[in-house]
Amino acid sequence: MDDKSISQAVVARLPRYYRYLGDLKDKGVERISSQDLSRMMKVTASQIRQDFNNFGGFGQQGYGYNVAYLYDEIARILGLNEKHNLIVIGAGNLGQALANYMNFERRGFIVRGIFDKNRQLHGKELRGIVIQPVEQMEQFIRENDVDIAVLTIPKEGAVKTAELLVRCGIKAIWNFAHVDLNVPDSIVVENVHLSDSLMKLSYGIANR
Amino acid sequence: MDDKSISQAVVARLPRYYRYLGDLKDKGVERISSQDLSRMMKVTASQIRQDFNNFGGFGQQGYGYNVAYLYDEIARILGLNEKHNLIVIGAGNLGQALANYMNFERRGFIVRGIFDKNRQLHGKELRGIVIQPVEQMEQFIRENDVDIAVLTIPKEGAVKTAELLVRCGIKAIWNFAHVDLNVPDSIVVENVHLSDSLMKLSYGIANR
DNA sequence: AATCTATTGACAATCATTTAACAAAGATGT
DNA sequence: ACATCTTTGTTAAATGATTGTCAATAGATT
Repeated sequence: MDDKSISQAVVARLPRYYRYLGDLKDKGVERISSQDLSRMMKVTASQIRQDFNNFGGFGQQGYGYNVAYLYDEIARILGLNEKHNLIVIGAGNLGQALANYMNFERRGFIVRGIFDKNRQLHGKELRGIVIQPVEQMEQFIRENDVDIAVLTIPKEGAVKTAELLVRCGIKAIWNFAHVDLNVPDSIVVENVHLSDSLMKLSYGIANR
Repeated sequence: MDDKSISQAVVARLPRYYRYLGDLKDKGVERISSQDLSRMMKVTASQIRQDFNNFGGFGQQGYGYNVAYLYDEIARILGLNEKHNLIVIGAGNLGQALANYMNFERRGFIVRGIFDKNRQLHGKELRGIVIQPVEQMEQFIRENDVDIAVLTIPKEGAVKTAELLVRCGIKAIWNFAHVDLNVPDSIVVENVHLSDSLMKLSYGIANR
């Protein structure tokens, strides 16, 4: 059903569709055609139909797509019906910001623990979650069914930490460290390289 | 010279090249062949050569690429030789984290101001920079030659704020709000949709 | 100095993605 | 109930990106 041959480009567009469909749903819109959606999102209607069809026929000729149904289907495709336990590794500015950000929890991503090697942070609480020493991380992952690790530590330790996480049986790493991790293909890695993003922006300014 | 017809895919790869070349340079490596780099980066040598050739012949047959030279060239292409003044709009967790993050300054991105509408934050200092009311933003942009705005506010206000920024003559927006901005094509927008990224990760777990 | 080796830059071939076109299916209006 | 309109799903065409190939060139070796 969810064929493995879905291209990355398509998957990368799904969250945006999901966002627009959520907005439509909130506005009480019941149905939407690929053409109307294409105007809103500034992509071609053809691409929208092609994208949705990768996962089966969600629409109906002469009618369009049912907003609520399509919204739920995309959630299901994205795996948002599942709950995930996650830990944040690195309680610096970014780590704390992410741990504090409640909205992820609404989508089923629940922060279970925060770890840092800096002793001065140990015991500090964020939303009731205590910052723990990294030494306790391994045991914590195994005991708390942790799927996802959010890696917000400096690049120096990131590769080794990722390897440790793999040994602990983590499924996915959300990597904010400025380095490429070296993990088996079976581990899902989603990189957020903020400095890369800023450089792209810089390129944009230089080459307008 | 820097042809406008460089594809987004190529530009998106440049920061990664830059990162690897920086590491090589730090290690004292003088030259590198596309083949060696291809093994390190796990991309094809052909792609590396093709990518670099978009910007002119940086290499030499039988020798490879000079690391220091190529590093500088990529920096120039990315516009990293230019300094940019930026402001952070929204002093929540993420805004404060970004404003505190020193590493961007090393690349010439200098935080000049932080703005928030929450009165309780006004006057608070981050690295010597005072959080100001958004009402003062417009004047501040004009008086301080601000190029880039980092938008870390909730999505509700983001579109309007972006439009205001355009009227103030901002060149680029680094957008962390979960919404698509509506600005002229001449304005550079680099989106960092963290929730989209997390959904992609979720898809990865669901469809391994 | 001549030969060999490494490696680029350019081009061609392949592969992937996007867009266009249209028949088929269903909704809508009379 | 019929005709008309809308809009999908699908196939084909066009465009774009990646990879493979190889002649040309420069460094390295003898």
